[in-house]
Amino acid sequence: MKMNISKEKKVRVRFAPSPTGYLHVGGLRTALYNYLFARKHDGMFILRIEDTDRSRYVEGAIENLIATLQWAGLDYDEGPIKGGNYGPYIQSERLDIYWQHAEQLLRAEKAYRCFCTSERLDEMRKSLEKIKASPKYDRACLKLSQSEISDKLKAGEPNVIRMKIPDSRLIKFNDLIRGNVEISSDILDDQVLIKSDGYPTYHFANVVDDYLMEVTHIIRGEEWLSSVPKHILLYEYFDWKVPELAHLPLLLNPDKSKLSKRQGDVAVEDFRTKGYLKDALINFVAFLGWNPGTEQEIFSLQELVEQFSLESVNKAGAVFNIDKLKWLNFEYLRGKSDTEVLQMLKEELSKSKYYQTQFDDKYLLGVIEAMRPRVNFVKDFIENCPYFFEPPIHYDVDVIKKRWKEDTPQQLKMLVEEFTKLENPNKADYEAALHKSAQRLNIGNGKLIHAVRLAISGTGCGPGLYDILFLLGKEENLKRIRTAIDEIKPIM
RNA sequence: GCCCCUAUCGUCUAGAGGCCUAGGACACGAGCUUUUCAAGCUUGGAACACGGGUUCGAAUCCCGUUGGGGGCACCA
Repeated sequence: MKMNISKEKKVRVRFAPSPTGYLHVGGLRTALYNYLFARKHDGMFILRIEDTDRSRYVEGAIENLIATLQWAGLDYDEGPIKGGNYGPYIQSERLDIYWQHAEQLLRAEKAYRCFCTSERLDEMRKSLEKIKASPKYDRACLKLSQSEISDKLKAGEPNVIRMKIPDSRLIKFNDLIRGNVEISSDILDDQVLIKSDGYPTYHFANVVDDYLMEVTHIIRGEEWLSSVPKHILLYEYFDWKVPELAHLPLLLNPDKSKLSKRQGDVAVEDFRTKGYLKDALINFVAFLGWNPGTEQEIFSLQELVEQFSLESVNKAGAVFNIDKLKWLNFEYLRGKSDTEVLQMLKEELSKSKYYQTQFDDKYLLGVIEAMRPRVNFVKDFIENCPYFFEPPIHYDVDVIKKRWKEDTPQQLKMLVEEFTKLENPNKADYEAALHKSAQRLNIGNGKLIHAVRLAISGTGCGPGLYDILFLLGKEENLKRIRTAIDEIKPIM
């Protein structure tokens, strides 16, 4: 009787980016799903750097990647810098390991040396394309004799190591998201395992590392789905167990092509600098291809951990819909306390052109209170209402046309008189003074309200007028109104 | 060209044969509120790609078509 006593193995997953410059939002989602899965199952989340393409290496990319992951709150358990029992976690530091395994395959005749030049390969593919055949390697070097090989090796001829792909094998596997998939080995090329520069290809390094690092679940993008058969064959050649597989749906541009830089921001850093909150980005990206099946939209990272399951990940690609991200950012910003927003605003101010100006906390808190429903981003506090930080530089032409008439300056002079009489006015005092002026002028309140708004803010929109007046303070108000009276000329 | 994956409102999605007159969110329209702009509240329009089966019954299962995406490198 077969006993099923094998204890459930501890979950180990990895995020394995290549350091080509920045973290792509698609990468962020892959990392997130791995992270959620690991945390949910009390497993380990590994960061592995796949830097086997030396031509694409970008200086500082690894540090950048780690910093971005950290910003997003996706801390890893094992990986570069942090270390772990399965290191090194940077593939370029594991070359001897790959070679050891490549030689093992060579000895077992599961792989062979190939001396073909890239020129020959190009030509071969072109001619195959002409007759509309699959552009597969013709295995010319498989026919090389042992002595031919050693001669070429001795002569120092550049070469690669290719894996042998068996003929007509139907390779079946189960994907946690996609179910059963079958692919014939006939369409597979004799994949290069070790490149002529001695570095492994993705396919080889990936399989070797996932085994050695005891990865239990491979969670990655759908672009890898069609190379799974190659990997399965490699696992077979080594007599290793294939990890569980989960291929995530792709993130798409609005035109449904694979999400790309051309059509907008894709780097996590871009979103960060644009002022998106990490919680909003994480929440948003989590919902691209997954949702809990309830009507809840706002999820903390912890809630995501609790709710997440690979089984409920969608199969079809998801369009990256920036509008919803903005809305989420608004929601998250609204969820922050005044003191939290104050800190963020102060930081933003220190980076703005007002970095030399001192604003006291009480004042800024007032601005925050007034502007909260009107901003999606912290920097909107500055960009949408610069009049809280400096007098209007110019006055909105459309508003002048609509709200500033011939008799407006005269009317405002009356208002200035009323305002001047006020002592330590609060909002209601301003309101009362304005009403009184309007009454004495025998005009509607609106006339004055709109004109004053223009005079003190330069625009026609924003928080309630009395809120602005109160925040700015009497002296500033009077100064601005007087300036406006002198400067604004009605437009007919 | 070949192979693989995929298909519900414009977008993200709920839906595991009867709970579907297809639900929610974003976006959009209207109204309320209002000194403006927002926010908020109310409300409206908006989808099961198509064709065959299976079944008493199909958005849900099967087959095909069409559309979309991905892959086919000494890139990952």
